[in-house]
Amino acid sequence: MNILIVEDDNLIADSIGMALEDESHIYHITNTAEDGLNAIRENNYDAVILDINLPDGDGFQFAKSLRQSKIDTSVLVVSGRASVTDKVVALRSGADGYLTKPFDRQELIANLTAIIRRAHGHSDNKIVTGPIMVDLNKYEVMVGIKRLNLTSKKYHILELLSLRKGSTLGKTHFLSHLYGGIDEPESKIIDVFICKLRRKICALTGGDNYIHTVWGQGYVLRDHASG
Amino acid sequence: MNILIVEDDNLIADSIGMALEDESHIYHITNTAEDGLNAIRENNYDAVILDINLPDGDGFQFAKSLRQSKIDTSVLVVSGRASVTDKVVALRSGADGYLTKPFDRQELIANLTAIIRRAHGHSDNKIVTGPIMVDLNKYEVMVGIKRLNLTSKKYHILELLSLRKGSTLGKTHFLSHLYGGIDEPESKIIDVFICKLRRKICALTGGDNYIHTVWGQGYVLRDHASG
DNA sequence: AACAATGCTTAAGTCTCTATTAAGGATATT
DNA sequence: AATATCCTTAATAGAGACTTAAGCATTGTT
Repeated sequence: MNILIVEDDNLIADSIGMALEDESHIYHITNTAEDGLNAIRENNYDAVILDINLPDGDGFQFAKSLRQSKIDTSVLVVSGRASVTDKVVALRSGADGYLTKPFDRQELIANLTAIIRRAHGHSDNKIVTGPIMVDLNKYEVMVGIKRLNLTSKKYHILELLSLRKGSTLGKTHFLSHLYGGIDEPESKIIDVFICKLRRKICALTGGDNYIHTVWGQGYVLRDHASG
Repeated sequence: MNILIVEDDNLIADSIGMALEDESHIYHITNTAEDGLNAIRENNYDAVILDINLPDGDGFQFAKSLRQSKIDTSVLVVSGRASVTDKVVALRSGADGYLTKPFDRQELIANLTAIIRRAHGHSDNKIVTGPIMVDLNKYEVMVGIKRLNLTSKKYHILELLSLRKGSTLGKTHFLSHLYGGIDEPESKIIDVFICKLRRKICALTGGDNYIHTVWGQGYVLRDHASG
């Protein structure tokens, strides 16, 4: 991990740095808020350890500035002030955690790890096939940069194709996954949906079709368009 | 928001509950770890407030069990123990925050809000979607430069949509987060609220609607209006 | 080449889900 | 206690999706 320490007391900064080094993290130190903000804009940090008392402004303002600039790097505030209001203001300013000095090395690391873990906790579940991207969490499909609005059944058909991209899926396979045996319509319904799906996708790809027909077998989704 | 309190001391549990109620959150209380785990498996909680001392095992094990079950509900540990090792062990067990008793109401809420916000991938307490800005601290909504006065239920619906902007949320999702299973009304109520929300927002945007309907699925908040 | 089987497309009917309004009930406020 | 505000239910109209069916096109077989 790459950590930024914004702290004007070099003694404390170094001691934090050593704790980070023990966990084999990389770190930089800046002594002022201004230098800190510049450093963040120029580097990819996983988290910022931020002191509240800085020579050129307080840490609250620092956190607010970060968020207003749409930078969502995790922020762990460390401060000698133990008052409730300080903690509340820090969290409300966009900080992710608050630690009172003096703190233990272990405590610092544990807090830092927890914060970074949460920030990375958004595991996207996306399947990309050619220009088609299916987001399994959002139930959303993108073709290139444009979103494809699909109805329930059409989406699920494309989802099934994506999940097993490269494999040929028969119509009865779609039927059983879409209806589960209750009030199952005729298998021709799949033709109709595939037809409409292709048309919608082609409208955004400029005519390229990625849903291939395997005669007598079913359909396949492939990375390349049919010629 | 729908919060679970796992705490064997009912006096403390109730006092936490009252603090949550003031912020118009919904909550449940369980007195044991086992009940807590079962409750989480059966309901959709936004966060768990977890005591360390439980009659049937400690909170550390509780958090570990959650994570091992691939449940990523946010966990805020509250404990009378102020020792460093407790904090470290809690965070390492998968907790997202640690609060030492006695704590201030404000402190609890600020921590809870920060944790929930991060769990949804947001760094700032202000979530902007098109001209709509939801302030998680103030429970306030701005549309452009004007303030939108919303009732509790309507605000929470917009808050949920904002936290998960871009994702389609089903009506049952809203229900579980708004009512938590107690005296839950019919799902049609969501239609009515969405209708009224749209009207209020449209009145300030000049007719632009940012709450989109996904037929058969639910509703989505997007950065651009429907055309 | 003719035929059969499978796939594609379109259009129309049916059904389900949503939007909106209004009215009654609950809750909080004055 | 009266009033106002909010929440909830119910009813209806309307929009949109699903399904069926029919005709045409394509592929494979004799």
